[in-house]
Amino acid sequence: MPRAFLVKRRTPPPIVRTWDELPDEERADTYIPDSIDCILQYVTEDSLSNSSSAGDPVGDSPERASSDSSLCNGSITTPTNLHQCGDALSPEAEGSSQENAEEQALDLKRSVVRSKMKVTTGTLSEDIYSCDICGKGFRLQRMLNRHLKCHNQVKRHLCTFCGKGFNDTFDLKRHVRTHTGIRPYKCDICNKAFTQRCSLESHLKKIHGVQQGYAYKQRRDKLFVCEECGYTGPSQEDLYLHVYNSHPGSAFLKKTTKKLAALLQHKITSVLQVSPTNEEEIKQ
DNA sequence: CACTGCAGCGAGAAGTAG
DNA sequence: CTACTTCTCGCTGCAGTG
Repeated sequence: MPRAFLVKRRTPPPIVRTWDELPDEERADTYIPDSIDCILQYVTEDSLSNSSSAGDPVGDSPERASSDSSLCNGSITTPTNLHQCGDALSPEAEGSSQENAEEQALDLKRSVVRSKMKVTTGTLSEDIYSCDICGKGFRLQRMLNRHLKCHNQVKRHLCTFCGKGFNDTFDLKRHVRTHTGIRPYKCDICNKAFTQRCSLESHLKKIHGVQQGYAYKQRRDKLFVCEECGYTGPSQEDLYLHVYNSHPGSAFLKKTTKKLAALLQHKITSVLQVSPTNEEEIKQ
């Protein structure tokens, strides 16, 4: 989508998301700041004076998040539980010993960074890789490795808009959409748009009574989203061509896999063979 | 209270290194 | 080819809002 279609706001307050004023059907077309310098400046100044305010993105920094007080939410899994039985705690079991669970939860507060953890149902195999910090067990080592990142106080992926850190690239990408206002998931019925698919599906179910025909955990059709303008395409190829044409300077083009890049390069070249001068531009 | 926004995390898919 | 890493997804639950 050409930038000419984007709605640019005059001096938008960087942290306060003003795109809320936009109708949902236009949210994907929200202006994306060309420079984030003003935002970073705002964040720095604001964080110094107002870091404790609720909802303040900087106040919700990784350090703070790591000591999140929402440690007890009823779904806590204690190391003891995990070690004693490989199976998940049933809701009934949790309910029958609520006092005990609360005590355990308090103990856990001291040792576990974050407790919003659930126990995977099903029987665990003999080879369990357990987390030294919280005792959670995993069937695969890579799952443990992945899990260990959540105990790391240093978040690898920082939001350039607010500085908040994430362990996961996708979590960051998803978070950034709250700043850019890009909402790729649109309701076909009322045009309301959402940043996350689950929000759309929840909306469809509750508002329109539309039940998704997917099984539990079944993967949906992948939606390829241009994080520059909110354009969505049915394939990676489609998205690549969009970015190539509309956002030539995008980092997305550099991150594209060699395989796809080669494939698309061939396509673009063959399409543009009519004009050899353009081919030279592509090679650059 | 219903609905939406947001984020943590388990897990599978895809990519990459050796 | 295998092991490892990165990317991406869906599920879940809490917080905010009207």
